[in-house]
Amino acid sequence: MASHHSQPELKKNQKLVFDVLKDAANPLSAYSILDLLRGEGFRAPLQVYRALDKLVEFGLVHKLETLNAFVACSHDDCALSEPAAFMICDACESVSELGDASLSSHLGKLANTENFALKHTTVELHGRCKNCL
Amino acid sequence: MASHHSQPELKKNQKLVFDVLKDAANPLSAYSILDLLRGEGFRAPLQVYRALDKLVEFGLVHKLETLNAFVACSHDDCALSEPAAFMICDACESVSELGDASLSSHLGKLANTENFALKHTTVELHGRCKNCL
DNA sequence: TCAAAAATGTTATGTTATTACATATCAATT
DNA sequence: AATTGATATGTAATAACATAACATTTTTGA
Repeated sequence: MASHHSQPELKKNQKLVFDVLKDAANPLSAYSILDLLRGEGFRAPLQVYRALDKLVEFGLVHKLETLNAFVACSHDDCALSEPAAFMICDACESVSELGDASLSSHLGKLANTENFALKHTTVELHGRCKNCL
Repeated sequence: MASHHSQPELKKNQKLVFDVLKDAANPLSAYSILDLLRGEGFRAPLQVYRALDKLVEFGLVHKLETLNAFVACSHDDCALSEPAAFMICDACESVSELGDASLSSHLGKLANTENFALKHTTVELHGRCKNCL
């Protein structure tokens, strides 16, 4: 039976990767995920990268470009409105995902000004979180 | 003799790498730079990465995190005020560097709101430039 | 000149990601 | 149930990006 939600049911490997990311306190690299899933039969990086590609496409997982690592989406569903920004603590590696509409709008206007057809935005803020000052 | 400018004189390898980036139409990967400088005696990636580290520190070069590539700063000097954003055309790979003060200010406020001590921002916008629509 | 610091050279290795190709699973139709 | 086509998975090899460790040279400044 098909889900009544907007997301398709996850396949076996997608589910395994997603669950690892959901349980993680911090972002994980693809190779960390691979190691965590060796017990489930994972043998090769591609098994992880293929699952990640789909999860990112579904908006369930985001890639942090400045860390080469991945996090589960902290919202119910980011498929429609991509997150505005990530704040990444360089001390504890915690990440918070921000959905700031006015930032998104600002970036959209900036692109319009330059006649740039905006497809995707990457905003990553590094520093110290309130617990690590 | 020391320079009267805020930047130190560039060392031999730094100058070679910087000049390659200045002349490039598009961002270059470290390994592309290495290949372009083999004729000047470069043999190993570290020669490039070490020069890039310094050039980035001086604000003369920026790393594009979403491309794993580097560009020469399009301003005279970004050492003091880091660039607000990069617009990257996925078709022609052209990059334009934007110094949008209100964006920087917006990001600063966002961090303040969360009691986050902001150190560095990465903003990269992907899409199609006006010439590639 | 001398010592400390910075820059460079070189080899090896570590880390991240993709190509290429084979096989399996699933869903829709005949 | 068999056929087909699309999607997902398995596996090996390799490409692409980046750093560790150590030796040597150059630069800087006391």
